[in-house]
Amino acid sequence: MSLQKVLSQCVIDAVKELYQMELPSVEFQPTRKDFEGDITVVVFPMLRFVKGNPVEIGTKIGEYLQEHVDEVAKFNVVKGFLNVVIDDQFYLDFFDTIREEANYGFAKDISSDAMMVEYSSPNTNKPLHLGHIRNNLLGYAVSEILKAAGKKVYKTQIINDRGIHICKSMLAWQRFGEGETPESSGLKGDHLVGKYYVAFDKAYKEQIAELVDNGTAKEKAEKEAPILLEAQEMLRKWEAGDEATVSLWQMMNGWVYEGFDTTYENLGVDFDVLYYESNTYLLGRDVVKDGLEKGIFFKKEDGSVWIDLTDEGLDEKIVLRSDGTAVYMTQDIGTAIQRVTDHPDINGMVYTVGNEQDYHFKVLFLILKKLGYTWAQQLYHLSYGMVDLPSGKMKSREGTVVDADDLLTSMENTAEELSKELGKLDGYSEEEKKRLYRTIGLGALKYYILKVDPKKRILFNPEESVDFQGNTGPFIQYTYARIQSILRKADFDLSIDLKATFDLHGKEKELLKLIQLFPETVQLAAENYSPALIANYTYDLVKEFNSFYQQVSILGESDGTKKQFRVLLSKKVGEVIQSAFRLLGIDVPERM
RNA sequence: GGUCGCGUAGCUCAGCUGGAUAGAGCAUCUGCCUUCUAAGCAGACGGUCGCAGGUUCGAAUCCUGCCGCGAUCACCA
Repeated sequence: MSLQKVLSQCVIDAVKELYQMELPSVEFQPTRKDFEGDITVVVFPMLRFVKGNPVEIGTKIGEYLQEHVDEVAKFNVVKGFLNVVIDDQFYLDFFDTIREEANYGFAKDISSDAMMVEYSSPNTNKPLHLGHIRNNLLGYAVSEILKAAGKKVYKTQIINDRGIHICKSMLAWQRFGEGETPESSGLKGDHLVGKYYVAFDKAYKEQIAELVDNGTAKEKAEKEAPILLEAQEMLRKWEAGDEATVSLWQMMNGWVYEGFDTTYENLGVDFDVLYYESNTYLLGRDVVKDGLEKGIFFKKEDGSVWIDLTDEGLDEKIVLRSDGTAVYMTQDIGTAIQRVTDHPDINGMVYTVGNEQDYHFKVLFLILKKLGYTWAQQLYHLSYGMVDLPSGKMKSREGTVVDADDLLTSMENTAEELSKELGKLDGYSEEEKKRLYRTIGLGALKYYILKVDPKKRILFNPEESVDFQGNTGPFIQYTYARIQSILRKADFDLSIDLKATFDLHGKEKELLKLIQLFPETVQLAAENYSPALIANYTYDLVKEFNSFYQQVSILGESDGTKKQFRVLLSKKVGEVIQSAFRLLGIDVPERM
């Protein structure tokens, strides 16, 4: 039983005995730094049941606790706050139970219910940019956190590999490419294709300008530019299965996938299942027809099919066009059902998609619920804010994007420069150094993005580099490396008996309290789908450790038992840092 | 205009299921490397928690209204 539960029951008993009242619950909070104590009972809420002076009530309860609970060493009362000091031995006992535990904080049993987490889901007509990076990091981290909390997780993405935008780069390549390939140009495949997407846009704009010069209205010109009509024709051919078009499509998509694979690998994310829109874009229509018969949808005079969500405070939404073809929503309905068919143990899904699609997912989830799928109770839109630049939104076509590959490289370069400046890597081979720069550079970027609440938008200024000091990934990595350095030197026996009574240093106690919080932090992060909670927890832990490290000598301690305990404690802190960072997809270095 | 989200120190962010004097980092300034890695530690400076009401013993946190920023409201994806 947890300490809080024991105390809670005991406070209830105390009030029953002292005031003959039955409290429904007891409110606790960690004791603030400025007061002595480890856990605080808030007396104010009791005043509704027990009339009297809060200080007096608090004191009475404190006396009762001290008498009845072994772990309560002493207490003090400030206003309506009963600060309880917990005995050192309680924390030592706690540490004793987890000192050998591998993967401390992670669930031991995996649930039979699975969650599917979708993230990334790029278009195959251009390279990934910083927005995708946020998406990927969030989706990957949330997947890892759910796993740590005991869920089975399928990581997936739906690759938007078809449509007019794909045809645009295909057409431009056909027109202007002169047979250029990734091999012939030395360009990464996704960048090569992206180049032609931009080329299309340029040619398109030129044609519009020309038409407008010749007296065509701008709107009309935008619809009738020959190159656009050709792209639309190409899409029709693709849909009809035209061999030449399909093979061009396959070749260019192949280039893109190769490029994406490299970026994903560099970023350290992966997927268990892939879905391609070219396979799923026709799904959903049958479901809509069924739903129409059941009266969930209705048909308008022109033959289009809609759902009425006005009861839910939304409006009417189309699910089938009047010509019977699917819209985006239809596909998403069909794809969701397909996924559960493919993986029958799925009992919920997480969609990592920007907040510009909040409305879409609200509607999608409602429709799936109305269709009566049990797993529809567990759908979550992991909605995140856009990554904007000081100049505003990133736009691929206008080249105002922060390219993912470029950014990763520049983070590594910064890490390299800083490392060289500090010059602590004597004895490392070039290869080891290279790997370390990557670890640090990636750590800085990932932490920078993940520590922010997902729903907030991020303003990224390329002029100001991502920090490597303070509340950053490298700071936490550095602390880990420091701990490893101690462990390398501590080549003595570590099998001490923690029952041997000794006084804890205040910093040691604080660290133990934080370590104790890790498991519930993992659960909380899973419940809230929030890697930021893990990041903030890790920062608190590391900050506390560095303060301990500065104030208390570890290897220099003369008392053998204490010295061994401090090494063990440091080791555990290192393990928690590593575990927490694993959830964020960040590696930790042995040295830096 | 309707709906949703955000607004906390000069900047970037915690805190938001109500609790003590609102916390960090960056920046600025002070100290600390003959002792376990100074990407560190200790400290100073810095706040009408967007504004105004309300609920409460108690509000950054909950409710209402307003202001600002963003998104969204297509037979686009």
